[in-house]
Amino acid sequence: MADKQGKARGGREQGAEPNEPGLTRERIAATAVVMLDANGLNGLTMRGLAEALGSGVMSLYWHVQNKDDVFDLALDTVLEYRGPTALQDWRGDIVHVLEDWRATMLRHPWSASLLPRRALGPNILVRLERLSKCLAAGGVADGEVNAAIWSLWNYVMGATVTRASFGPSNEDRAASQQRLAELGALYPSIERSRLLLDDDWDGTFRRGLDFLLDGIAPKR
Amino acid sequence: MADKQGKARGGREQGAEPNEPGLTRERIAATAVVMLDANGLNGLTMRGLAEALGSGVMSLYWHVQNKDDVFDLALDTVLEYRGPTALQDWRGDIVHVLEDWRATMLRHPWSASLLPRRALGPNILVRLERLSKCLAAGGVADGEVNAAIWSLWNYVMGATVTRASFGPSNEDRAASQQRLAELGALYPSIERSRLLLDDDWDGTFRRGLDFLLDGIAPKR
DNA sequence: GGCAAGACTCGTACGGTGTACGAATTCATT
DNA sequence: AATGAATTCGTACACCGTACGAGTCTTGCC
Repeated sequence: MADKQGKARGGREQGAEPNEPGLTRERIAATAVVMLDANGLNGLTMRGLAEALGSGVMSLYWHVQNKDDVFDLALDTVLEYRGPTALQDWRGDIVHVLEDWRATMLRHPWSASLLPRRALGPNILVRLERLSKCLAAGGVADGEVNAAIWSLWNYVMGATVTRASFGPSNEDRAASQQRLAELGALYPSIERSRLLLDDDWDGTFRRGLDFLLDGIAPKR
Repeated sequence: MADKQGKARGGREQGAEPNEPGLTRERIAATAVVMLDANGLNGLTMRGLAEALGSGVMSLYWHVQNKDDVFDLALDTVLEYRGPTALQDWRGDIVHVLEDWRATMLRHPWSASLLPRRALGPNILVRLERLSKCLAAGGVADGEVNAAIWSLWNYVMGATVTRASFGPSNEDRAASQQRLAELGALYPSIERSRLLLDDDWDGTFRRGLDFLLDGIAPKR
């Protein structure tokens, strides 16, 4: 049996197969993201991941501590922030940071429900750092910056988690609204306003954000 | 046949054991809540649940569609709202509804991360209905009520989910803050403001809520 | 050359999970 | 006593994360 790969240099690292250039944390993270995007949080299994990477299952554990580690990796991979670094309009910058954050998570809906229960990775900290700078530049008092950051965090997380889990299936919401109607007079107000059918997600997000920023902005 | 002694509750065991009066959805829900409170989201298994109920595992499936159904049941059980029905101060009422909602979820931390990914049960709809009425009473325009409700929902959900998963372990946050310091100049602002050590959760929640309500309140 | 010491891969196995299936039991009526 | 419906539950299956240790490859030193 002849060896299938070039003998001269790295046996597996340089092999004739450009498909499997050896396991790395980066490759694992990237593949995990693909699988999560495709099948959601439950769509990621170590066996599946190994298969997609063309490796044995247990080989993963050399590069990765456990499955949660893979989650952290995928999460931070997805949250990388590339944005303008120039500060100009503090409020506009904040809106931009938060809308980009939300959009990023919605592009990978699993990330929204994952973020709150995992540790804070480097890339999310970059976003928080940037937020902090914007607020300071806007004249928010030192003692208030943290409260402001957390308020914004809360709002973005809630909006995104909700959007990510309710949003996709209009069908479900229609069914819920239908049930509402059937239950007659139990929920008259939200039945009448068709609360569960409202789907201007971006609009309400932006609106509520403005409310929040109005409150946070230094009074004069 | 002996007198039925008013059992009629379908007990297959003689009334000697008051412990296991037969399986019902209510009993399953209550026991599930206990197990979730004790060991978190992963602490609930069908086998464990059956054992706690003194029944066979598969017996559960007569009363329950699947495990997600158990989650829905437990969630709605926990979210029951008992509050004053009298409307007086609309803004105070809203704050009360939301703080009660948050406190309820924090009493059962698993519920916070569960709510966004499950369907809306009757009891959470009761809270939304009440919210809707308060806003209308406060003079919020019809076309704005839905946006206001969702903004408040987003905020409460974000705050509670975050609190429920970050909150318990001050240790982790201290460790994170420590890592921040080690990373030197990468995150100067949030390192200096000790963002990750801030733990006045109730205060920031209330503060941000006021911001939001300021924005929502009808302008004049 | 030989050879030892990491770095890395991976087959097997174990104890756990949710639940499909169908047989067994108990109940309410006759 | 008999019947049919309601309810219980033992067994089995496929799948999961990962502990363990035996393999293989790469590198550096003689």
